[in-house]
Amino acid sequence: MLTIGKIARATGVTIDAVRYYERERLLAPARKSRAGYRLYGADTVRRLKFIRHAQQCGFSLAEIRELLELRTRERSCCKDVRSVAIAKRAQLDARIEALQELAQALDRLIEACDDDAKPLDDCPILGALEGAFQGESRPRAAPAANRARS
Amino acid sequence: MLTIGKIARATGVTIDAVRYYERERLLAPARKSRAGYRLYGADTVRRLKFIRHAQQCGFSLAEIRELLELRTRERSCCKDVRSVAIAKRAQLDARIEALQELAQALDRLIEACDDDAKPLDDCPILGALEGAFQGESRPRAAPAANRARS
DNA sequence: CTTGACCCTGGTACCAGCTCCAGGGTTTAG
DNA sequence: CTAAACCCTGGAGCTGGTACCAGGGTCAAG
Repeated sequence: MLTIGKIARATGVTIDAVRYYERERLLAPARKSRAGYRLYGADTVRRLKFIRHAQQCGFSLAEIRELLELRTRERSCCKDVRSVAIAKRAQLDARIEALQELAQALDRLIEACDDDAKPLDDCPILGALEGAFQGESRPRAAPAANRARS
Repeated sequence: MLTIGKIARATGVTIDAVRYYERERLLAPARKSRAGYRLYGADTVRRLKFIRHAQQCGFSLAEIRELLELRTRERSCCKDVRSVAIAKRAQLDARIEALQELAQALDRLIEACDDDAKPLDDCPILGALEGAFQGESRPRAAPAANRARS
């Protein structure tokens, strides 16, 4: 039986985070000692490691909760887990692609600015950022201004 | 002279965001009409477009403020701007690489789970997430538990 | 003159994922 | 016995970038 401090050190999660996970229903409410101290067993160590690893794999706490619930649901099988992972994988790909586009846009800007110490007025980077330039995608889907005139 | 609603529509930024940028010193305090209405000129339109484009390039508002300050500082030159862009580019690369590692880790998990509807107890994904697995990097740099015993 | 669109300020709420604090009680080492 | 180290609850604060609200003033059209 581990107290919260010990399980925290054992799993590399802070004490506050453990309590937070309990509040957020990623951990079942812990058994308590007479004094009200939380007591944990090996199962919670495993669960916390699961959470940590899944976070490192890019899952949000909400997604992790979903995985954990899948695990305790009778009727679900491995395939369900797999499909969650695949969906996450696709999300990740989209995110990577978006970042790569950003990187390319930045590259174009950097390239345009061959480093011969121009005055700022001629800086092609600032100029490009100022005017409408290559991308100009995402017109922000009908800004709707404010709550006014909706 | 544009009122805030007009400049918002002209630049694709919400009214609230324009006011927020003013508070956060990305825009100089606007000139006001007798009634206290903010009035903007073409320079602010350009500045807002700059902000929007820079955001699309992955710059945070703090970084954008830095760029804008560079621009109004006498002694700075194009090279300074360029080096900010290059630093951002490097950051972006690191982020992309990290995500690609995640994607690979997920791929390994998905691959391990060849979809023949195993019961959950045998699910290799859940198993891998639970135990110490391939990566196990980043032991979270001395967790320090809580403020206690520091 | 009235309606409705627009603007103001100052404040609160939201997202995630914690972190930290006050003000207590408990356990353990010396 | 005492002091340090640990634990509790409940709540606030943080990050970034807004969104939204109340309660008011202003402006233009009909």
